[in-house]
Amino acid sequence: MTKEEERTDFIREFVKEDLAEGRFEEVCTRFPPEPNGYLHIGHAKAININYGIAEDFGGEFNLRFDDTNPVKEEIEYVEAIKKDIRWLGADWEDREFYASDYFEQLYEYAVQLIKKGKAYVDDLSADEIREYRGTLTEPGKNSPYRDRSVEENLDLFERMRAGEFPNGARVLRAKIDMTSGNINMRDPVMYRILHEEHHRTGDEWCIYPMYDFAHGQSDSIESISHSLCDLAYEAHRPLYNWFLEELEIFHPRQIEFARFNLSYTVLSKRYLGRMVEEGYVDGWDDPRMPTLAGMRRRGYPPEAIRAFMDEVGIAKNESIIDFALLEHHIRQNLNQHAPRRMGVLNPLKVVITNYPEGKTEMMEFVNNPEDESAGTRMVPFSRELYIEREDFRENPSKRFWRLGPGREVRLRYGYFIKYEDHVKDEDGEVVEVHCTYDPETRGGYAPDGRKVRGTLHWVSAAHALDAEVRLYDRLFFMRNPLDVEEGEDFVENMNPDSLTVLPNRKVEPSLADAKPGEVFQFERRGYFCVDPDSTADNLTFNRTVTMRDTWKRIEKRLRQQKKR
RNA sequence: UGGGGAGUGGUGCAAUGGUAGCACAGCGGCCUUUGGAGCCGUUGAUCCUGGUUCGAGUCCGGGCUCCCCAGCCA
Repeated sequence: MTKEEERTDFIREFVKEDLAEGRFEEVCTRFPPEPNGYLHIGHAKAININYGIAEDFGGEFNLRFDDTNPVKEEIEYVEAIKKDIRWLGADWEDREFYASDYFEQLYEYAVQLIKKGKAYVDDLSADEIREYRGTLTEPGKNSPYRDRSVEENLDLFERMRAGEFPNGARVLRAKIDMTSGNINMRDPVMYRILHEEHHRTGDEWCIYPMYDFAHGQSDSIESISHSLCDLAYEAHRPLYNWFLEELEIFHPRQIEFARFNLSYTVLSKRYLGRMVEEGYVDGWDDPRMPTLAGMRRRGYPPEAIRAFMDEVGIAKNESIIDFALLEHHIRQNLNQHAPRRMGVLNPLKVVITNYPEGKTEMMEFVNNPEDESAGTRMVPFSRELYIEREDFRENPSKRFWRLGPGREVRLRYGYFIKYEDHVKDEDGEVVEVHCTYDPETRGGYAPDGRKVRGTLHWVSAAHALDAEVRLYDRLFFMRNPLDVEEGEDFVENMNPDSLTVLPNRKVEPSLADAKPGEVFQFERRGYFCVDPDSTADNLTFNRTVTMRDTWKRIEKRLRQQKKR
C-alpha cells in the first residue's frame, strides 16, 4: 500500500500543536450550515476541511444546522443539504444536531450572563441601536437602558420569552464595550423577538438567539475542539471567546480560513438564489449551477470534487480558482471510470457503397481502455452510418487528418473506409458522403500494415437511438462576475448561451438502458451524464465536460498565422 | 482618518533564516485504433523600500495595494 503523502496546512499544524500541548484530548469538528439555501462548491471546501481533519486525527465530525432564524429557514433545505453532504462522502454518523436543540440551554446561558451583570434588555429601536453603535471611526455610546438592575433585566427577559412584547420591541444585549475598535464588541445583540413559526420548534419560542450567541455555545455543548470557519468570522472571534469565558464552559478554538471563488461563476447563496428566483437558471440543481446539486446532475463525480478541494489547499488568501482546474479533476476521474460509448452530436450520413444492403455485423468495442476489467460490448455495423459533420471536409488542409476527398480513415473498431463522393442539397450543404470499405480491415486493423491518421467514431443509422443532448457553457462571461461598475448588476455579465439543447442526436443502441446519473464518455466528444428527465422515449444527456481538444487549439493557431 | 486579515509565475498552493518547488493553464516534442489518455521537455514569480545577517520570500522598520466588520442575517 502506498502511503499517502501527509496533508498539511496551517490549520492541521495548529491542531497538532493543540494536541501536543494537551489543550484538547481529541479532535471534533463540525459543519454548520444554515438551512436557507443549497450547498455550493464553496461549502464543499468547508466540509472537506472539517471532515478531513476529523478523519486525519481520528476524531469526530458533526453536522449541525445553524437554524436560529426562523424567517429564513426551511425544512426543504435541510433535506437537500443532508443529501448533498452524504453524496460528497462526509459521514456525520448519528451526530445530526440543530442549534435549535439547544434553545433551552442557550436561554439558561443568557440568564446566567444577566445575573452576572453582563447582559441587559435594551428598549432602543433597531434604528436607535444603529445610531448608538457609532461608526467605523467613531466610538459608540451607551444605551440609556444599559444599567438596568439584574432583577429588572431578568423580569423583562422572561417576559420577552413569554411573548408579552411585539417584534422589535426589545432585545437582549451583551454588556461589553461601546467604544471598542471592533464593532462586534459594542454590546452585540444576543436575542431578538420574532413571533415566527420555527421549522423544528414550532411556536415554542418567540425569541431567538443571534448567531454570535448561538454558535460558540453550540460548539461548546458538542465538545467541538476546533471550530473552523471562514475569514468573515475573524472579527467575531473575540466575541466568540468572550461568551465562552464569561460562561466558563468548554472552550473550542475557532480558526478561520479563506473561502474561494471559482472563475466565471458566483458562489454565494444570495446570488445563486436570485438566479433561481428570477429564472436565469432552471433551479438550484440546474447543471450549470455551481451548487453540489447542480454538479451532481451535471455528472461531476464527488471523488473528483474532493480531489479538487485537496489541491486547492487551505490558506488565508482570497482566491479565484481557475475553472480549468476543476475540469481537470473531473476529466481525470472520468477518464479512469467512465465507460466509453459512441454518440454523434452533429450527424452526417455515410453510405458504404460496397457494403451489402441489409447486412449487419456486430463489432467488438472496448468499454474502457483505461480499465481492462470493464470488458467489451458488441455494436452493430451496417451500410449506412452517421459520423460527425465536422469529421468531413470538402477541402481539408494537410493538418486535418479526417475524412475528405482522397482520404482514407478508420472507423473506430470498424473498418477502414475510403472517400468516393459526396452529395449536397440545394443550399450547398453536404448531406451524404459515399465511401468504400476494405473488408480486410475488420476491427480497424490493416493486415498490410498501412497507416491511417484519422480514427472516427460512428453509429449505424438503422440501429442508432435518438437522444436529446444538452450542452453547457460558462454561466458568466467574466472571470469575476461580481467585478461590476457602480450601478451595474452582476446578472448583466451572464452568458445568454450557457445552455444549448440538441434534439434528435444519434447514440449507440446499448445506451437504451442507461440510468439517470450514469456518466459515459462519448468517444472524442466528451463526458455525458444521463439526466433525471431522461425517459425511454426521450433519452437525455447532459454534457459533463468536453474532451481536451488539441485540434481546436491547432486550428486556432493556424488561423492566427494566416491572418499575419 | 477605528479594528481585523492578506500580498510568491497567468491561476492556486508550498518553501517554517540556507539551491524559490508542485499542480493547473500555456508552449514544444514523443506515442496513440479517442487530435482523448500517457510520457518527456519548457516559458514564467517573492508588492515597494530601508535595515539585521555570511545568507531574507521568511526576521525588523516604513510605505503601497486588496479584502472583511457599522443586520434585531449567518
